[in-house]
Amino acid sequence: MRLRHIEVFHAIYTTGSITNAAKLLHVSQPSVSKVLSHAEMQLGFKLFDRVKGRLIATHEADLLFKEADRIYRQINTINDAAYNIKNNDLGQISIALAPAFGFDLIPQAVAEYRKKHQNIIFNIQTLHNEEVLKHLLRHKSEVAILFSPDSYSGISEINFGTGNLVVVYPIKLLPHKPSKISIEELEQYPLISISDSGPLANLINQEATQKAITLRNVIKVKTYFIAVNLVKHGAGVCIVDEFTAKSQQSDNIAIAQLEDPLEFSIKGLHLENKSLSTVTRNFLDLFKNKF
Amino acid sequence: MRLRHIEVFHAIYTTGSITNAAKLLHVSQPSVSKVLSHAEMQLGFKLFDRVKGRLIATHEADLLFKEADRIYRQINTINDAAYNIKNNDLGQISIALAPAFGFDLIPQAVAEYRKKHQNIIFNIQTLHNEEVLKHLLRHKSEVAILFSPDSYSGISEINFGTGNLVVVYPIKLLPHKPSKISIEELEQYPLISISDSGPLANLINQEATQKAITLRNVIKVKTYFIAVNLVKHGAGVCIVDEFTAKSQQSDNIAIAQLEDPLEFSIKGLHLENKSLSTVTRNFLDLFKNKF
DNA sequence: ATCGTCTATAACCTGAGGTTATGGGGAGTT
DNA sequence: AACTCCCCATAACCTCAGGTTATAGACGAT
Repeated sequence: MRLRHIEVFHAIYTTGSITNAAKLLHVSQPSVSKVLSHAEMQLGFKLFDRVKGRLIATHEADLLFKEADRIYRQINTINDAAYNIKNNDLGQISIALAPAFGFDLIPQAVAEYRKKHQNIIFNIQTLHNEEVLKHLLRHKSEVAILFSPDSYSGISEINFGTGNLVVVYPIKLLPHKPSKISIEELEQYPLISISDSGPLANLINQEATQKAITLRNVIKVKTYFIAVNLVKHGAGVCIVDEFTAKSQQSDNIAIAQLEDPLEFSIKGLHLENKSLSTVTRNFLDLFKNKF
Repeated sequence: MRLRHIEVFHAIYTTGSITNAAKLLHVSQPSVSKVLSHAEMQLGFKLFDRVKGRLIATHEADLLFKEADRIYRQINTINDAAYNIKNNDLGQISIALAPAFGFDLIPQAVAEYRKKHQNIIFNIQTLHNEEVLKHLLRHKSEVAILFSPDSYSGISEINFGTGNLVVVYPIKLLPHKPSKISIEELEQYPLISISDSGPLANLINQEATQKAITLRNVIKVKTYFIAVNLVKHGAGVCIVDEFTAKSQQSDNIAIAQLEDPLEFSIKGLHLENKSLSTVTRNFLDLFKNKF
């Protein structure tokens, strides 16, 4: 039984006549008549009795109708689904991100996107650099947004823009509130360092090594905003990305640029074989425009 | 999205390649390729990315697949259903009948039919003459089997055969166990009559009127086998159809033919506009052969 | 009789979906 | 680098399901 058979059968059964079914389906009456004959021939039994020029459903038709009706409704759902998918009104965007993006950048972009596309579901979670590969390969997220990530084979990169490392310090410590600080100056202050490895930590370490500076790493943290909050409590100074710094501002700390800027990139990673869905691409375009 | 699109999409998605899908569907590879392109064109978005000559499902495809899979399974069920209907292996036979047929005739026929067609469900109930019209018009049963029913317009009749009225009497009352009794003899015995109206009652009343006989109707019952059971307990004699009589036989009663036989017909009634289903017709043919 | 309604049939057209043949790109092997 | 295998896309072609209009027959109602 072809889909057209089911459609036509359903239409005739519900409207009660071939003529009405033809109107409902917006085709000619002979067309419906012929499709019905063909369906009956193929099935091997009559669906309707022709009595006095009218159609009367057979018991076989009654039995089949139950099934046909279910299919008929599902056909409608798939076409609705297809329509919604095409119009970006259905779908899921699942992104993983470094915690730093979770304060302002992503929330702002998500809120903006959802104003336009209310049926899109977001799936957001934070992840650390070392988990990226595993995470993507297991399809836990479609895309991961990170600071200067390593390249992996089989994983594509999207460039969103760049950011700078900044120094966050307690105002008590530097009451003159400098807007620029050289990395050499930091030697004299206790430093809350943002973990041993990771792209941003490497950036700082490289700079220190190159300039033959020894930083006083008194506390090591893995999550950047914790470093800033430690500074708030006077535990020392820290070097973090500007986004984390800005999002955690308060009265007793201040932000200074580095004399010699340390720039990092912001990139999205996703599986090379699995291209991004249209909705996700649209969202990432919006996100990119924030830079 | 046409059914073929769904089938092809489903096959590609599950097998992972156009080539395998073509094998699965028993068509050529270019055919599948073309149907997929057509589906994507009509949908307005890609279902698979062609990366390095291979197909990778898009996120849109993932979303659609959930729906497609449900439809796909449904399509299979309707074709199974159609097959079973054609082979009389699916369906329902709903018959209403006078209680008299419920002892041997119908149970025997049903049991025999069900040996051959185990998936046919029977729906059997008894009904009284006056309810027939209402019953059929409300589609409560497909066919009603009755004694000498009236004709109604819009209702077709099927003739199964004939039966005779017989006299059931307690052996104590007539110890010589006559095998024939005239209706005149019955005047002397208390009679359990089988209701005022109804075809069989009319038959008896007409005979009595014609022969100017007054029967002693001491008990009136509506259900024939109750009359016979009253006879068993010595309450009198009764005139009932031969089928009820035979089915209720016991040691202390006997059956006698009437001197002048009173014959009635056994007919099936069904809606003229709604022809009988093949399964029901088959069953009724089997039933007819019992006479 | 006659009109309106419904179904079936005839004659015809179009395009979805099938075929075979062929070519190109990627991956693995020699 | 060349060879080979696998997979997909394209071209040229065919067929029939499913569409069209025109028409005729059957039935109910006026």
